[in-house]
This record gives sequence, C-alpha cells and structure tokens, in this order.
Amino acid sequence: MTEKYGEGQEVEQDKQQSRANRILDAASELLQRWGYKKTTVDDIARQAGVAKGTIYLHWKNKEELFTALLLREKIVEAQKVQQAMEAEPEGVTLYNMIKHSMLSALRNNLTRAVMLRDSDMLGDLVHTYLKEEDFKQLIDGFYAYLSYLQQQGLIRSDIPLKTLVHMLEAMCIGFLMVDQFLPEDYQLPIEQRATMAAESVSRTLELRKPDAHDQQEAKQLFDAMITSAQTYLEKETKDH
Amino acid sequence: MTEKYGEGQEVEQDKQQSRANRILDAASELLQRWGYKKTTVDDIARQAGVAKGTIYLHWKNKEELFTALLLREKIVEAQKVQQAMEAEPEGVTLYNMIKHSMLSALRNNLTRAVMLRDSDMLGDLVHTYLKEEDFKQLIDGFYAYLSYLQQQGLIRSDIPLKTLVHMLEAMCIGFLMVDQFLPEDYQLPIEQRATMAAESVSRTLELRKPDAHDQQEAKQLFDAMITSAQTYLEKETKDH
DNA sequence: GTATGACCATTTGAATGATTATGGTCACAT
DNA sequence: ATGTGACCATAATCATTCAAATGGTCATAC
Repeated sequence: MTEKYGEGQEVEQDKQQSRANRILDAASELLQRWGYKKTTVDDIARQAGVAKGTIYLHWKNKEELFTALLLREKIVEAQKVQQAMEAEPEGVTLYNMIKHSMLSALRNNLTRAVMLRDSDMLGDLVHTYLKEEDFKQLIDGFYAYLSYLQQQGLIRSDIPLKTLVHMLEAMCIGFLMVDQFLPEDYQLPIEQRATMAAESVSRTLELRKPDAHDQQEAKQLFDAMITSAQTYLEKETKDH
Repeated sequence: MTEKYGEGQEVEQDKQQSRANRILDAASELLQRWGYKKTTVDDIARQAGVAKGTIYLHWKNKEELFTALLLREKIVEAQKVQQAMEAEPEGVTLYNMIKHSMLSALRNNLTRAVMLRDSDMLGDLVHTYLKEEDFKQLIDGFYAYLSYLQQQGLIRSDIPLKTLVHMLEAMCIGFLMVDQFLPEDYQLPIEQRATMAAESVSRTLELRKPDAHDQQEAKQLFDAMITSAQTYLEKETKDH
C-alpha cells in the first residue's frame, strides 16, 4: 500500500520533472531567439504546450525560471566538457580544459551569453542572476584549479595566482570576443579558435603536462564543482 | 617683399594650425566627458574660446572634426609607442611593441575607445569613421609586421599568418576588456596588465629575439605607418 | 490534488505634439 | 581677408496620453 503510494508519487515527480524540462526547453529556444525582455511567460507556456499557471507551479516568477534554465545549461555543458576531456588521449590537462570550455562557450549561445554578460540576450538577468553570484563562483573555480596546478608544479609559480587567473580570463574573453573585431577574411572556425585559445593559455602558463595522479585530482575538483551545482539546482527546483 | 609676404602666410598658417589644435583639445576633453552624441559644436566652440563659425573654417562638419581628432590622437600615441620602444634595452621587439601599444590603449581613453569600438563614447562614429576604414588598416598593419617577423624567422611559421593575427588581436582585446569581467580583488594595475599581455603574446608567438638589423627594419615599417597617417591628416586638414 | 485560462492590477511603449537643442550658414563687423 | 554669432531649418527631447501587453493570481473544471 505505502509502496504503491510511494511509487505513484515518484512517477508523479518524474512527470513534473520532465514537464519542467519541457518548459525550460521552450524558454531556452525563445530566449535565444528573442532575448529575455521580449520573451513573455505566455510565449513560453504556448511553446511548451502548458497553461501559464502551470509555469508558476514550478517557479516563483519569470526570473527564477530563467535562472533555473541557465543553471541547468551550465551543468549540462560542464558535464559535456568533462566527458570530452576524458575522451582525449592526454586527458584532463589545462590545455584540454580550455579547449573544451571554449568550444562549449563558442557553440552554446547561453553559456557564451553568460560568460560575456550579453545584456542583449539576458537583459536584466545580467544585473540580478549574474551579479557576483554566479560569476565570482566561476572565477573562484578557476582560482582553485590553478592553485592546485601550481602546487603540483604544473604551471608557473613565478607569478601570483591571482595574476594567473587574470591572464587566463583575459585570454578566454579575448578569444570569445575577437570575432567581433576582425574583418571577414581573418575569421576562423570555432574549433580552431578553441584550439588557438588553449594553445595560448598553455604556452603562457604551463610548465609540464600532468601525470595520471594529477589528472585524477583535477577530475575530482571538477566533479565536486558539478555536483555542488546539481544539488543547488535540485534544491532550487524542489521547494515551490 | 615676396619673402615677407611668404613669412606672413606661414605665421598665419601656424596660428591657424595651433587654433585647430586648441579646438581639437577642447573636443577631446568633451568627448571623453560626455561622449560624441552629447558633445555639441557650441560646447566645443565655447571650451576652445572661438566662435562656432570658426570651427567650420577648419572642418566641413562635426564628424570630420572628430575624425581629425582621432587621427591626431592615433599619430601622437604611435609616436609615443615608438619612442618608448626605442628607450627599452631590447629595442623594437614584438614584446615591447605589444607592451607599449597596450599601455597606450590602457592609458588613453580615445585610443582604447577606438580599439574596442566603444559606442558609448564614440556614438555613430563607430559606424562611419571606424567601419572598415580605420580598423582594417590597423589589422593590415599587424599583418604586415607579423609577415616580416615570420620571414625573419622571429615568430612561428607552423601557423598561417592570418591565424597569428587572429591570436594577437584576441589577446590584445582580451587584456583590454578583462577588467570588466573580473571582481575587484582580481584587478591589476595597467602597467602589469600591459606586461602580462606582452608576455602572453611573446610566449605564444615568438621564436627568438630580433637582432639589430631586424629591429632597424621593423622600425622602418613603423615609421612608414606613422608618416602615411601624418600626410593623410595634413591633407585632410589643409583643404577647407 | 492538479492544471487551466479568464481575469486583474501594472507596466509598457507607440503616438502625439509642444518645446528645446543642434548642426550648419551667412550677412556683417573687425 | 578673417572671424563672429544671430539666425534658420531640422532633429532630438520631453511630457502626456492611452490602448495593448504582461506578469502573476485564483476560482473553477477535471
């Protein structure tokens, strides 16, 4: 009896979960097409095939819906980056980390919009969701990772850690934005841009390649980051 | 008789020249404070201590005045970069070129605004003065310089020239913009930022340092660029 | 208990027009 | 000849209005 009831609840929760995802899918498409400001809750409801009220059963308001979307996207992309790195022969290196993070940002409009604070797409979210909250976290993630690499002697230690983060960030931002500043005949396909960015970072910061043990630790740092984001998202989605 | 008349003309021209410069000085200050859109010709005239009509004795319209200002600024800054490079012990190297160009862009609001296409400051100038006209020229300047360096075996030739330009531009843009994306405690003073940018470019692109002869050639390329800009500015200012 | 969509209080932004500001000219003063 | 600033046509700006649109709620249907 209680089992059946419990099962029912779980099925119910799965259904709600998948509906939430459908709504987020709709929101994602509309966000990329029209931007935050011009995407209405009505549009999202129609696109997702639910009534408007249903959306408010999942999130408190429009802003939290989109915040959930960006967080979901961040987790999915981080997982893809992780898998892509493990598929590489050299495994989890700074080079591969940058290459695949850059590929993720260059391919995924939402990820890139968040990284570059694109207010054309994200509108007021830039000042609410992104303000220090999410971005400081990303930077501190870099910091933690580089800190570990430095301790292991994998990257230069003749420069303060914060300076290294500054340089890493500068190069990433630069390779993400440079296409806006170059005439057509200097453009490159995104795969090559990601590779060039990774090579620049590697040549500038790296001393030697990590061994198997180093990689295992790096992977764990990365895992922890993803897991923490996941539990945060679940908590966020569950209540209300 | 004819001599005296000639002299008088020259003195007259000098006076006009210096007045033109006073007007440009006024325009420069107002442009940085209020931006192109909110700076009126009246304001400039008042600030420069001349009548509005006088301005139109020097330039055809508002846009050409500001175009002249940006060109003047570009020349002055290029000369400063040149001098600063020659004052360095290693002379005209890619490293020093980037370091001092970056310093120039980081210190000088106008130079930086042009490089980053800051429409907050430059308004519609971004689409007129800057559209391909000036910027393509700058990129092609980089191209010519890197081409020379590559021929001399000073920078890598395992990568196409255009790709090298792409990378150079990406790193410059990145180090110019990164401060907007970093929290306070990751910020660096501009001298250090310029140095880091130069080091990144150098580590990524350079093979060996240029000898005395290489530097002489590089200097000549640079000279030619400045001279061409100067004659262009003079031509621009003289007629009308 | 869950989902819906009609409904409502606000907000948005297009339309209007009155007013000011601005770029550019030119008759006149020096 | 040179420089000026009043002057003008036009453009930008602002206040006001008001209908349409929007975020969020809740009585109702299932």
